[in-house]
Amino acid sequence: MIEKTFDPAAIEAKWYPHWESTGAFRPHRPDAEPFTIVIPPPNVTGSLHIGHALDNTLQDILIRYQRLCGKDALWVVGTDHAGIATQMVVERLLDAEGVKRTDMTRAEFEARVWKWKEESGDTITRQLRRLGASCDWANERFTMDEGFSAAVRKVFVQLYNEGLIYRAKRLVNWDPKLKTAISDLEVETREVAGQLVHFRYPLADGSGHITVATTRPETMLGDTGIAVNPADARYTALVGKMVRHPFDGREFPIVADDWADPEFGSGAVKITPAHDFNDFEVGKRNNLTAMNILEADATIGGEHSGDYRGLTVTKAREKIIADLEAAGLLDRIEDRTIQMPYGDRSGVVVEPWLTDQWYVDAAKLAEAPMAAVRAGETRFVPENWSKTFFQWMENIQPWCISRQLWWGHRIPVLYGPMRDDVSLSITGRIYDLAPDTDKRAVFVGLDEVDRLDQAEKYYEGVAKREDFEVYDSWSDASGEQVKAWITKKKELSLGRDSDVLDTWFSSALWPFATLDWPKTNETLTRHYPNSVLVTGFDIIFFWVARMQMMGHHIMGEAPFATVYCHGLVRDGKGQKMSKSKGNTVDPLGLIDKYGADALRFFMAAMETQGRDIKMSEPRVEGYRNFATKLWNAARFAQSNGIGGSAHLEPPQAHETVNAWIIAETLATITAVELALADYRFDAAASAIYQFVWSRFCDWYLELTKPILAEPGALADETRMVAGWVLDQILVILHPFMPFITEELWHALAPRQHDLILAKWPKADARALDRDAPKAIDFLIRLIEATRSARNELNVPHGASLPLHIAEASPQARAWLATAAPALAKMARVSELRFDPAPPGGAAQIILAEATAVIPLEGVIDLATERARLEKTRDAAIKEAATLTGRLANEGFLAKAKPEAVEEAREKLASLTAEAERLAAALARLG
RNA sequence: GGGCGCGUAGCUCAGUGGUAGAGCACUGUGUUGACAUCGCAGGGGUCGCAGGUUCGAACCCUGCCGCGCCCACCA
Repeated sequence: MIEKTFDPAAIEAKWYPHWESTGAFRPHRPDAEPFTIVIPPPNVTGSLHIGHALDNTLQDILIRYQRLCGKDALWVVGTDHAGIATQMVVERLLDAEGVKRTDMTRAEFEARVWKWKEESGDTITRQLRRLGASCDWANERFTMDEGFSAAVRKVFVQLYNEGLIYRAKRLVNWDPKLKTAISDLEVETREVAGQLVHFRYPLADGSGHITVATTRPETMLGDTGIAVNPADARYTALVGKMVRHPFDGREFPIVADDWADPEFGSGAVKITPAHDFNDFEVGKRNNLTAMNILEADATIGGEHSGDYRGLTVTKAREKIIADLEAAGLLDRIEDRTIQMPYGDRSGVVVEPWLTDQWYVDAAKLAEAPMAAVRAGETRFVPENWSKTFFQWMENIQPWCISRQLWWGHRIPVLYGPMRDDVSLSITGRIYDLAPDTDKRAVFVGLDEVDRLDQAEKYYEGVAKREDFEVYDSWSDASGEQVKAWITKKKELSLGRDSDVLDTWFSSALWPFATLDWPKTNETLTRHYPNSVLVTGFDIIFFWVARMQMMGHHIMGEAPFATVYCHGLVRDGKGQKMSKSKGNTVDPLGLIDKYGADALRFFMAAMETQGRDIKMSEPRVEGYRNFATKLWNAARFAQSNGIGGSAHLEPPQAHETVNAWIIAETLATITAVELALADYRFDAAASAIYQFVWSRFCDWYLELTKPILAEPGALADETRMVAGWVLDQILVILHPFMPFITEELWHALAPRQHDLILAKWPKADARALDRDAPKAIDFLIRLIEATRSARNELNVPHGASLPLHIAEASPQARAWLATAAPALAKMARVSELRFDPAPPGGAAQIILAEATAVIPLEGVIDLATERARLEKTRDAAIKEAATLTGRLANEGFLAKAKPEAVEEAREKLASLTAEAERLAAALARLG
């Protein structure tokens, strides 16, 4: 027996472990068409937030749907090591213990992170299970597991050998809190209140001053030039002259460069090549030196820091301004809003800083993905996201992939000194660092042995293999060993690159590295390319585009055919959710309260393309109510001997109402299929919701109650049909609400298999009874009109009254022939009579096809009834008038689609009939 | 500065060329044995504004107003 109350928690706890342990998430279907989704790997540090709930619900709907359709459905799952995020989390834990990362060796720290991962890394995967995500857990991956790491190294080596990865000394975005370079994408520009400081540089020859303006006065310590526009007549005479730095006496030139905007400030701009991206370019063009004045923590440092050494940027700025003023060089200060770069993780001001970093030639790798999107081989849904994609890809900058962190994929590179006497002819290549850096030999290898082999060959006769091995692990060691090794390092200067790769470098390989690449096995060939990627639009640049680059380049094919981008889940007011604002909603709390099915259905129903989702708890509650409704319908079915259906095909139906619900069911199945084919999750959810509640429960179950009450062939047929319909509901609803549907599937009948592995229904199963929909539609309209009349005329709710069919078309008469029991049940009709009502006051129910009358002599308020009929009549007349007008319009008749004209004619005829009946009814009222 | 999107019932949103829809909220009503996490009935919108195209516009085009997001080196 189905329990009286629907308890989501109980059935969730029951079915998920059952599915997982029976291998239902990954049925063995070697002959079926593959369908593949790779999960956007959540950060291993993470816990399930509302965005995950959306993203993974959508993926699970697609996977469960395709699995029901018989595909070899694979949902690859795993987590991302999330370099910066994880390192920050573990550092925070250490901090609580009073330990700093730098108190430990790198190896100790890495061990600590791994330990943390073992202990807490499965939080999010447990939470995904609570959502009902039917991932292939048996093959769960981690971006730093052994196979994945090998894949990362292999890609690095390949790209390096192709010249698509290189090292360069450039300005990078330096995060002084995390003390690492970050990529352009990890920088967010914020508008802050700032100042524009105008001050004067004295000319070296004492002939005057030149005024410059800057929002970063402290960078004047690193100024090595002043630029003016070559077309700016005011400064022509000054170009080539030198200015003297007021604090350290250095002299540097005034140069002509187009970058200087004559309209801005004084038209002269100070140039700090080492701390500003524009100035760096200006400096290169004009041979200005780049002078570093910052330390890694963004305090002032370097040779020319003078009295400012050790000051923070803010303090240095204050002191510089004061000192300029004291020297009489300060011109003026204006307040203004300025754009400042901030690190998206650390939240501190990012400083442009000159360092050696590794880069990927992104522009080159972007070509193939762009071509694929242009050719339609890769499709964004909704389509407009391809514009965002192109906008970025067409202007893409080199991707800085090295990070000065301890947690991540170590860059697979060993450095050593160049040998003048040996030319390098092995895999490792020599490269030239920037001119001010020493040349070094670089050994890039798939693994340590590979790199050491290269080094051993290169240094043949100079050093022994054992030395290399020691040096390779140099930065992992501590204490006494270090001392010993440092000595040897001096002898050979062989060292391992201490940086790690950007986390997104490894996640870019996710679509194939999770499928065991570089091994080529059946899993890889069957499931690459993936079918569809489901993700938030906010990581199109970070992740989607990079997967496309790597997929095309490494695998020679786009990683997925379709990219479905969903919106963000916002709070009820439309604000972006964030921990700092305190407006986050915990999906697990919602699951506890309303069940996973309700939360999932909410996500699907609200997922309209191209729009963010506003969180609405009442709505989640509403979908819990929907689940309860279905639960109760199933209980009703069960108590009436309605069980499951043995067949996929609908049963034979003689009874009109049965034929009708079969047609409605098939129409709904088709609607769901079409919606899902277009990724219209909202339309699919809405089609099922409307069908279950407004068609099946409100009408079919009610209309068939009288039939079920009379034992016989019709009751048997109805039980068959109801059982079949209910089964189809469970199947098509299963992707959206997996738990309740699986529970009811088993509760309603003994089954050969679980619902998760059932077969999706066929919507085009057979020819349908075309008249049934019209008949039931008429019956529904009659019942609604009768109820409405009774309500508006304040007929006591319990009163059972006769209904006279005073006039009716032959068809309507036929439809009504067997309708008496339904009318009795649903409209409180005591007796259905095909005759005029006896004279006297009565409620008149008017449809286009019939006039029905409820005698209400002595009860009815004639004025109310007249008003009611007049209102309906006026509406009909008004609408008929517009239709008449349209049909009188020659343009409409000549140019409109024939169907539209025909439809208008039919409607007008129907409305005219109704209006006439209403007029007659009013005449009878007197 | 460039790009994208949104503005439809009190709220949250569908509808993308042929008489305006859903859920919630609201009003009235109902314990007829599936369901009060419910049933029945009802009120409520000049579809941001102004032009244009069209036989016909919430829907297509143009402009404007308001809101949001992304990208971008004006010191």
